[in-house]
Amino acid sequence: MSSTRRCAIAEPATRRGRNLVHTDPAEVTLQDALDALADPVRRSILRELSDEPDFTRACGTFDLPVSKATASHHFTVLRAAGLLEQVDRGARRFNRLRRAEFDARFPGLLTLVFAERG
Amino acid sequence: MSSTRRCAIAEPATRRGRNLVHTDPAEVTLQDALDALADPVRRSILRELSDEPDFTRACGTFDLPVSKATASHHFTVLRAAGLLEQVDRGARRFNRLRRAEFDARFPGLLTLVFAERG
DNA sequence: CTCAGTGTTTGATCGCCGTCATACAGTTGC
DNA sequence: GCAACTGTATGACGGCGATCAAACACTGAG
Repeated sequence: MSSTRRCAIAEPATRRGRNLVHTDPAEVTLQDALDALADPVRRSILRELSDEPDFTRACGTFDLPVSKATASHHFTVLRAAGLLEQVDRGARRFNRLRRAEFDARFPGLLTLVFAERG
Repeated sequence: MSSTRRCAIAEPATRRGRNLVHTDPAEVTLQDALDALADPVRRSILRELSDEPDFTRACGTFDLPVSKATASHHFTVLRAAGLLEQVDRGARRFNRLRRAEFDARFPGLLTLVFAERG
């Protein structure tokens, strides 16, 4: 029944992927959205992600001014806020910006982030 | 030259009013805007203010779940973020939501705050 | 199986921000 | 002037979040 599935989130292919919990943007509160976007590192991730096709950027390919532990934390926050969909492919975790879904919930908000001179 | 002034901010009428510094919303960074809006008490102030005419609500007329010192701090933050214009009338400080100016700088952001079920 | 690569988890530290009580500064009315 | 009211400034406190190093978990390649 994988061929007729309705869920928008991809199947977990690896063992690690089964622990990957996604949040429906429709159920994200404004508080959580603002908290997620209030961090400059997280906004830079979103901006960088907006330039490229879906699932082409693994977490490790962002050069961020923080340790990899901190970066991992930021990705978790973004995913919990409904901003990111992540899939594991091999040892890497690839990201997709949930632009349409998030924009449907908070119109205009992502646009402001992308417009920021980063 | 008070009759032909170009500044949108009212003249300070009282001694206290002269210390009132306003920030041009056009010069507010997204970081500052998000920081200002990330606090639920501040958002409730903005929401309450959006329901009423300009300069009809003094700071003390908001019933907030914090002390008056903390409330005063929140009004300062909102003013510094270009969200509020304040004028002193007597012992009271009246507020105006800078809706148009702020919306010109960050389109859609205030709308999200007003739409929040508070 | 081992190894190198990728990302998470854990535990700790640090700084910032929201909070308050108190004291202070202006303003109005008596 | 004095008292009552409104809002600010000060200083202290507490908690939360960003940060890191180190250890751990998982994966694909050899």
